[in-house]
Amino acid sequence: MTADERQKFLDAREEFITRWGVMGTQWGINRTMAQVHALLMTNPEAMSTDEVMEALQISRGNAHTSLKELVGWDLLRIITKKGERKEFFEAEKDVWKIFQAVARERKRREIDPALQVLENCADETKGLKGTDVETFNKQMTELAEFVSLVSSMGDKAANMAQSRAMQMALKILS
Amino acid sequence: MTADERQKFLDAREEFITRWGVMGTQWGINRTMAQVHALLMTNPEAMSTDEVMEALQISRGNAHTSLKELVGWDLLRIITKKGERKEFFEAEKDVWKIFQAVARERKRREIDPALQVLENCADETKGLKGTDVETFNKQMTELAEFVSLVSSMGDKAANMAQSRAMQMALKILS
DNA sequence: CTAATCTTTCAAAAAATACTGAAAATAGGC
DNA sequence: GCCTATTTTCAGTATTTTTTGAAAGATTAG
Repeated sequence: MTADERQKFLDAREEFITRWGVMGTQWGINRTMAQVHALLMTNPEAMSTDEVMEALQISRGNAHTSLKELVGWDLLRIITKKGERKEFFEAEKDVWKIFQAVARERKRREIDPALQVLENCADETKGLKGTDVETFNKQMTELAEFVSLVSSMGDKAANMAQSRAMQMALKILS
Repeated sequence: MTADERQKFLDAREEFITRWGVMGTQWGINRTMAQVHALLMTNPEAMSTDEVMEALQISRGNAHTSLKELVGWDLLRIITKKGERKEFFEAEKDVWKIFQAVARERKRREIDPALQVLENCADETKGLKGTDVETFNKQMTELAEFVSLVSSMGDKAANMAQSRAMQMALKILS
């Protein structure tokens, strides 16, 4: 690989890290966390907190928080190397497993609480008379049913062992 | 309906609007916009800008921006009443259509640009040698393929005419 | 136990985002 | 044309979120 080719790679990787960060914010994920994820996902080796700080030019606190959060999402694993005292972080690279981890976490944090609100609102206004109450109750009921259906489809999809199974599903759907 | 029952309804509706707003921020949507959506989705009549301002206690500028943005997402329609000069806004209430609108918009704004970045990054580093470049290229390629697959599944799902079709799909998947 | 290394926390600062309100622009009626 | 009702914009302000960096807390080795 020529120096020129290497530069192309470094540029592409930096572009990816930057863009992944911006995307993260659009999906309600913090920019740094997304960048740390992008960095580790494209690194052949596990990295230490200090290496991440250096690579992304961020503070220790910020690096620490993002790394631990990603471990909590099951997107990173903690590795200890023999003879080394510090922790190293290694990213899950299998795209299917990444998808599963993200889906699991979003369901737990967002879908499930939303469903509770919807079901509760539907319940509180069940059987009451009046145009506005009925509009409200109908909407809550339908949203609850729909979210529940989508959520359960998500579960099924996430439990497929292989991304290949999804290609099959795609075929069925078309 | 007793005064007590009516209060229960008003409380439930307010709870829904508040919670939908918080949920919105978690999904990368602005709180006010989500609240305006919640308000109109549960209102039997179309509402004017002033009515929305009054109901949510927000400024004209804020109300205006949120309403127009929601129109851009196809989640609200503009209505004009005869004899009235101002615009009224009416929400799409069909949950399936709401889902389609959101999916369409997110795909356009987030998935498609992401896919471009991934494909471009994969392209720029195709065929280069070295552990790190190869790790990077492999990851970009796999992510691009995966995102493309999911996106295409989303398309198919969104094009189903009825939510009933999804229940069928769910059955197939289980 | 002590010292060295590494991890975690968190108050304060910085940055990003959202909101207000008033002024400017637009559209309708006469 | 002018007047009025309504919509749109946007600079300034307020709020929320993120980041820093230093101090406190752990953990391991000797």
